[in-house]
Amino acid sequence: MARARKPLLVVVTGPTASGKTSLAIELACCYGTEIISADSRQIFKDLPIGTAAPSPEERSRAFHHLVGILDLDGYYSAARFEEDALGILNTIFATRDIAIVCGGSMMYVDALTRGFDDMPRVSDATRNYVLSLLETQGTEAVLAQLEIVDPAYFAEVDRANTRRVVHALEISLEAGVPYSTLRKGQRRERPFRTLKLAVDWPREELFDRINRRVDAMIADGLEEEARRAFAVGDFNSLNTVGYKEMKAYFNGTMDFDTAVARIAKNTRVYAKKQLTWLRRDSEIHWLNPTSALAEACSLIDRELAEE
RNA sequence: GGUUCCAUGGCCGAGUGGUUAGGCAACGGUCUGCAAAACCGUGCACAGCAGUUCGAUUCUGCUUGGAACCU
Repeated sequence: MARARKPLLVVVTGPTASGKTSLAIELACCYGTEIISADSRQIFKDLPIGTAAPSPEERSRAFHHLVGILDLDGYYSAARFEEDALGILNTIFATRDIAIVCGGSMMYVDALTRGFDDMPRVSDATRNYVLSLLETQGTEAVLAQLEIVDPAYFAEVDRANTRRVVHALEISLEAGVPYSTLRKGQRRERPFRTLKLAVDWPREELFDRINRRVDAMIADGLEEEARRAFAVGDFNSLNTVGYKEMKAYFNGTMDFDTAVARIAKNTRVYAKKQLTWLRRDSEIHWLNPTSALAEACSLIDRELAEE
């Protein structure tokens, strides 16, 4: 009895359009707690339609953290999410023994539940140096330098994936030690237990839900939302399904109907990538769509009952 | 009835007498600071039949199915 039971973090995840938001809200209401969004796009302001962010009504039913708090040109990352979410959880767990994370940004979920290794924040100077190296001398030059600085990682990276190569070089230069030596990949000890849930839709049905949701987004004014967003600037936050297709339409490189069809298609592709990620996560409890809430509650109750 | 043209994998779309077009979709995968990102892997398709040829998706003929035009 000396050891207090750890609080419980319920992670409501799953592919896009699988009903995470409503399930999370039901659970938050049932258990009287708050929701932390693990969604790399809902965190931005001014994108509620295209990111299917919780509506004001939904947000009045359960408090949502990390939704609509960042300007479109703001920088965010999985590491920041880890930090922010841990801080918020600390507050929630001060008065409750259960909290909910809801979102389909899988790397965010992993960052929070498993933890990232400590790495230096890349300075502007380093970032600009690597960027200019890439722009003036190409990927080859970046690879060549990575090979010198971190031969071990050079040997294992996907060299075609410029983004990761650049990142590895940035970190190595910033830290003064090879990136690979910082990548321990060790799971962090957390002050809470984790229960991961996802609704297991047959793919056909999921795709159907996606198609219908895209139509609804268009009806709700996605075009205008996108127009306003791009008027502010073309930021990474808008390199997102729903917005990049609208951009092509605005540019005149794609007609409206094609753009809409592409949004649906790319959303399906996105859902598949999420499923690929989810498939290898053995901790996930897959819920039957017709009884998801009841199954979730019974899993949670069981967890809460355990010492 | 006649003349001409076309016929490529789910779709689009190049091409060649003998090595893989490519794109999109589909399916599978990678994933430790932009992740709704970025990247990787998987399809021996050439309408059917016969012929020419060492060899035909590529040449010839016929058949079938389209398209256009003419009487």
